[in-house]
Amino acid sequence: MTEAVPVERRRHPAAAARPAARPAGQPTGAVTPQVTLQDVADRAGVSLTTASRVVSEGPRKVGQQLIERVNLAVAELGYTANLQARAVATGQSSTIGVVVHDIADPYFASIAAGLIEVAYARQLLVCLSSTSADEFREREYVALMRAQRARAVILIGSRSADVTSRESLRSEVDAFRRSGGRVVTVGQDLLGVDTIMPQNAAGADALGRALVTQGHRSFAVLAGPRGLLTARDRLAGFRAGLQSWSVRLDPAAVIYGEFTRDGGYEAMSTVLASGKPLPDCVFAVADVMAVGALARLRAAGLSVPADIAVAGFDDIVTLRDVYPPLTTVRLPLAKMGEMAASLALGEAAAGRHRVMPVPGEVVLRESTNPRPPA
Amino acid sequence: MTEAVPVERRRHPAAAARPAARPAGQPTGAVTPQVTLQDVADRAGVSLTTASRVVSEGPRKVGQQLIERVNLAVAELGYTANLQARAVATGQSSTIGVVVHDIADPYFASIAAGLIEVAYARQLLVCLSSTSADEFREREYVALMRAQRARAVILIGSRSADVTSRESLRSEVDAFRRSGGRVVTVGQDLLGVDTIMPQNAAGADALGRALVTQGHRSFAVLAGPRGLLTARDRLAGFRAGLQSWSVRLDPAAVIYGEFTRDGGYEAMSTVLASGKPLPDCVFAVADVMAVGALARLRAAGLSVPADIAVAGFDDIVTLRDVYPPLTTVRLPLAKMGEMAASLALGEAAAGRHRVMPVPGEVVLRESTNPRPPA
DNA sequence: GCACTATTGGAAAGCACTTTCCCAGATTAG
DNA sequence: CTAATCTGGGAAAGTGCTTTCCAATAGTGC
Repeated sequence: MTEAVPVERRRHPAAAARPAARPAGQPTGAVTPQVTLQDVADRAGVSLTTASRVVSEGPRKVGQQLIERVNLAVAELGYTANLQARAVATGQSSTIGVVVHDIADPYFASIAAGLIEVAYARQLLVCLSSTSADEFREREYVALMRAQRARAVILIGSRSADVTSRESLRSEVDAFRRSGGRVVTVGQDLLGVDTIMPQNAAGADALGRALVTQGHRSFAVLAGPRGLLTARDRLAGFRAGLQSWSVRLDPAAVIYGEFTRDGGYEAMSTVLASGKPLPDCVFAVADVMAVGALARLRAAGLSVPADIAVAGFDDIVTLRDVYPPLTTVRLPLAKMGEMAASLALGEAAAGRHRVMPVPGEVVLRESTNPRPPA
Repeated sequence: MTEAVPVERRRHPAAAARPAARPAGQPTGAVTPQVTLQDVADRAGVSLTTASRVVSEGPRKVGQQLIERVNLAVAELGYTANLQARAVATGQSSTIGVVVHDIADPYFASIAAGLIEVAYARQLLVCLSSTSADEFREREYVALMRAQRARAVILIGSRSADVTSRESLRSEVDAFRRSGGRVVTVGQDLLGVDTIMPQNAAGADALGRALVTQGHRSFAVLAGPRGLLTARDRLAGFRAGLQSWSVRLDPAAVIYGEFTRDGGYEAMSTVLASGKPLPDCVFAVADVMAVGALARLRAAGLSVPADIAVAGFDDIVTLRDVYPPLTTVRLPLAKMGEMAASLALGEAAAGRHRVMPVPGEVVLRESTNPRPPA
C-alpha cells in the first residue's frame, strides 16, 4: 500500500483568472486578488467553518468574541461572499428570469417594474431579456435560466398562434420545471403553467358595447398581427360586443398590421385609402397603435372625435396625455407584474396550475365622444 | 499512523435541496433530481474529465467516438451545464448588472433596450434593477453584483448633488473595480469611471438659442428636482443659450419639481398661478414633464403654440405623437445603451477613464412655432 | 524492430463555499 | 464527585464543475 504523498502544487489557474482580466494601468489602484472566506478565517484566526457560520448567518451559534473577530476581518479585507459558490454549495440560487417582448414598449416596461419591485423586496436578482416576441429566442432564454438554476422564469407577453414554436418553447419550459424551477406566464394560458391572464376578450367586448351605446354604428378595427393571440382575442371580443347590440363588423374593415405605433399608422392609412365611407369609430387593439392612427388622421386633416372616433386598449400611462385623450381599456400593468412575481415565488399550486384572470376596465375619454343621433 | 477508512456516507444535503422545493402534486410529472456531469459521464461510460471536455468545448481534443457517446448521453438525460458551478471553477461569470432609476420611464427603458441587445449578441446575462434614483439603493445593488462576481455594472441615470450618498456609492464602485469588475455610467462623469455623457448643457444651450431665434423673448423653466444634476445642467445650458442672445432668464421663472409627468403638471400650475404675465415659452427639462405641462395648459384653456410655446428634452419615441408635436432635444437613447455596453465589455482604457460625449440635436416642431414679431 | 514523439483518456486537485460529524470543555443533575 | 447534557469550535466531505499532470496507446523515422 502506498501512502499518498502531498505534492506542493502551483496555484490553480482560476485563482489568477479575474485579476488577469484587468490590465495594469488601473486608475483607482491595482486589482487585488479576490478575497475568499479562507482569507477572512486566517486573518481572524478561526477556522473556515467558523467564518462561514458568521457570514452566512445560519442557525448555528458562534461565540460573541469570535463573531466580532470575524466581522472585523471581513471589514478590514472588504470581503463579500461569492454568491455563485454559495449557490453551488447550497443548491439554491436567488435569481429569477423575466422574458419580455420589448422592454422599450411601455406595456412590458410597466409590468416589469411591478415585478422588479417584488423581487427587490425579496432580495432576488432579476435577469431580464427582450426577445422581440420570438418564441425560439424565448426558448433559448429559458434554457439559459435552467443552466443558471434560476428559481423561476416569468414569460410576459402574448403567445403566438404558431404551434411548432410554441411546442418547442413548451418542452423547454417543462424541462425547467422538472428540474425544480417555477414558471409563470402573463398572457394566454397555453404552456400549462400558472398564468396571469388579462381579460382581453371581455375587455374588448365591454368596449364594443360601450361604443355602440355612445351612438357609433360603423366600425373599423386595426387588428395587429394575425398570429398574435392577444390581438386576436381583442378583435374577437370586440366583434362579440358589437354583435350583442346587433351591430355587425364588416370583415373587410379589419386591417391587420404591426402591434406598434407605425403599425397603427399604416393600418389607418389602409382604412383611409379603401375608398369606402369612413367608419364612425376605429378600434386599435393597443394604445400604441391608436396613437399611430391619431397621427395618420391628423395628417389627413381629419378631426377626432368630430370626424371619427378612436379607441385603444391598455391605458398606457405615458400615453394618457395624448390629445384627444384616448378611450381605452385599462389594465393594471404594474399590479400584473406583482401578481406574476407572487405566483412565481409563493407556494406552488397543489393540483393543476392556477389561472388568475385580470379584468380590464373601460375608460371613456374624449377620443370617442358620444355621437349625436343622425 | 492510522489509515483513513472511507465511511459510507449519507448524500450531501445540497443534493436534495432543489427537488424538495417543489411539492408532490406537480402537474407535468415528478421533479427529477438535477442531472450532473458525472451522470452524463457514467452513462456514456467515460470519465468526468472527458465529459467535461466535450460539453465545454475547450481546446482539448477528444476522440470522435467518445464525443458522440457523450453527446448522446447529454441528450438522453437532458443535461444542462450548471453555469454557477462553471463560474466558480473558472472564476469567470457572464452576468452584467444594469442599474436604472425607473424601468417604466421610457428614457431608461430605451437605453436598457440598446444595452440588452448588445448583451444578447455577446451571450451575456443582464441583471436589472430599478432604484428610484436612490443612490444608497444603487450602492446596495453594486455590492450585490460584486457578490455575484459580475463582469460589469452599468449605472444609468443622473447623479445627485448629494456628496455623501455619492461618496458612499463611489466607495462601493471602487471596491467592485478593485475586484476586477468594469463600471460604466451613463450621465455625469462623477464616479471616476468610463462614462457616456449626454451633452445636456450644450443641447439646452442650442435649444435656447433656437427659441430666441424663433422670436420668443420671455421664458419659464420647469426645472426638475434641485438636486438632480441632469436637470441642473439642462437649466444652466438653457440659461446660457438665452444669454448668448442677451435674453435674461428671470430666476423667479424657474420652477423646481418632480422629474415626471405630474411634476411638469404641478410646475406649470405654479407658473399659471404666479399672477405674472404668461411667458412666451416654457422649457420643461424633460419630455415627460413637458407632456404634463401641455395637459395643464389645456386644462387652463390655453392653446399651444398660439398662446404659449412649450419645449421639452429627450425626444422620447412614445411621446412623438402628442399634440401639438413637441419641440425638443433628441438624444440617441438606444445608441447610448449600446455604447455603454461596448465600453463595459471592450478593452479597459489604459490610463485615465474615458468620457464619451453624446450630442443632442434640437428638433423644432409645432409646439414652438415661430412667434410673429410683435 | 526500436527509440521518439504525438495523441487522447483519466485520476486527482482545485475553485469558494456549506454542512455534517466529532470532540473538548463547560455546565448541570444525581 | 462522577455521569449526563449542552455548547461551540474545527476537520473533512460535500456541491458541480475545470484543468493539470501523468500514463497508455498509436504513429513516425531510421
